[in-house]
Amino acid sequence: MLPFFGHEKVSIDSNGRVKLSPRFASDFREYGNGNGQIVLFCLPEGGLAVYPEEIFLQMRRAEAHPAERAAESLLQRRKMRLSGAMTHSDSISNQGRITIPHFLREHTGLHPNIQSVMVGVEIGLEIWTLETWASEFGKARNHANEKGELEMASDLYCSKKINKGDEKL
Amino acid sequence: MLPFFGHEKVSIDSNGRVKLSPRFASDFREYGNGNGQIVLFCLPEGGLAVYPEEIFLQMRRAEAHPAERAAESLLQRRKMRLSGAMTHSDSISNQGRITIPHFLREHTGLHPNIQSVMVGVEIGLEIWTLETWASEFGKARNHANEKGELEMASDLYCSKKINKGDEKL
DNA sequence: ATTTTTAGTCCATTTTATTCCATTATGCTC
DNA sequence: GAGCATAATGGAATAAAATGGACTAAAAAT
Repeated sequence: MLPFFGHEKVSIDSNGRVKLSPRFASDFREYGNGNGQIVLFCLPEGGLAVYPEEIFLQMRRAEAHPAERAAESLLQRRKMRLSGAMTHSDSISNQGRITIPHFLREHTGLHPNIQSVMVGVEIGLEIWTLETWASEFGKARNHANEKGELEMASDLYCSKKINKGDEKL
Repeated sequence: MLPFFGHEKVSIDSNGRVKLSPRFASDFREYGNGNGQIVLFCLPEGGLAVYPEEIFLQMRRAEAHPAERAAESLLQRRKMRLSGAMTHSDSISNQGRITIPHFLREHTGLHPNIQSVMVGVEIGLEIWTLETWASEFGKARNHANEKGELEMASDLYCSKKINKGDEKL
């Protein structure tokens, strides 16, 4: 079974918690020592990312000597400020629930009693409100379509080039 | 659990003290021998940095041979003057509170009875007034967003460039 | 149709936040 | 130098909120 694929509607309960589907819950259990350690963070695009802690650490492994670099670099401080401010470390509850902390509700629109969608993204999950998901999905698809058209066009130009080259001979 | 992540609103009491959330308090306890030794200093951007003493020492360690260099360098003397003047060593009280010294209130705007925000920055905390945080966060996020848009545009531009190159042939 | 799984709601317990008060320290005036 | 006044620190208590768990209803699968 491929982990973290598919998407499904979920609702956020009155306490700001979401329940994972059995499928996604077991995907998380396969990481780490099965303790369900996860990391939540707000994506710049407006969704909420939910990754196994192991995956998150892989993503950030590049950063060496953060303290020394922060001392002398504004860029480094701002990077850490953004990722620090928008990230939350947590674990999945015994009942398979995730509590979305307040500060992440603000920026993602994932408030209590909101309908939302849980999307598998191969290395973890993303949670979006129905509206932001529609918008983001549209953008991603448009970009892919545009690039596809460019590829098709490029394929024709290549053939034309060959013909032109032949003409000159 | 990853330390020093997330952010939350805090208020400064009438005596100029802030209370740490249990999460952040325990993050500090994990450093040193659990004595809660911290270092406060004013960031160039206007926030108040709160780091475990250990982390602060790492940051300063980057400066090699300070005595020798101070003897012959005005630049070095001024650097040390700035960081010396803007830094305060303290510890976390039994109730998890930090008193902000007067000279740091001036430069950060963190006066008694002010609403502020406590931000985890991976190696420690930062405290900002709501206004300065909104401004600083905006700058950091705009930079990141702009970079993201450039990446998307660049992805299309590469395809276009190939086509244009073909046209000229 | 029955049984098992899942989602949602509600309640109890624990944790956390805020406010207020008491004690101690510091500084100023007489 | 003594006493008073003001500020600071530490601590406790009360109120609010969040967490975890259980129960019920509904849906799905056998």
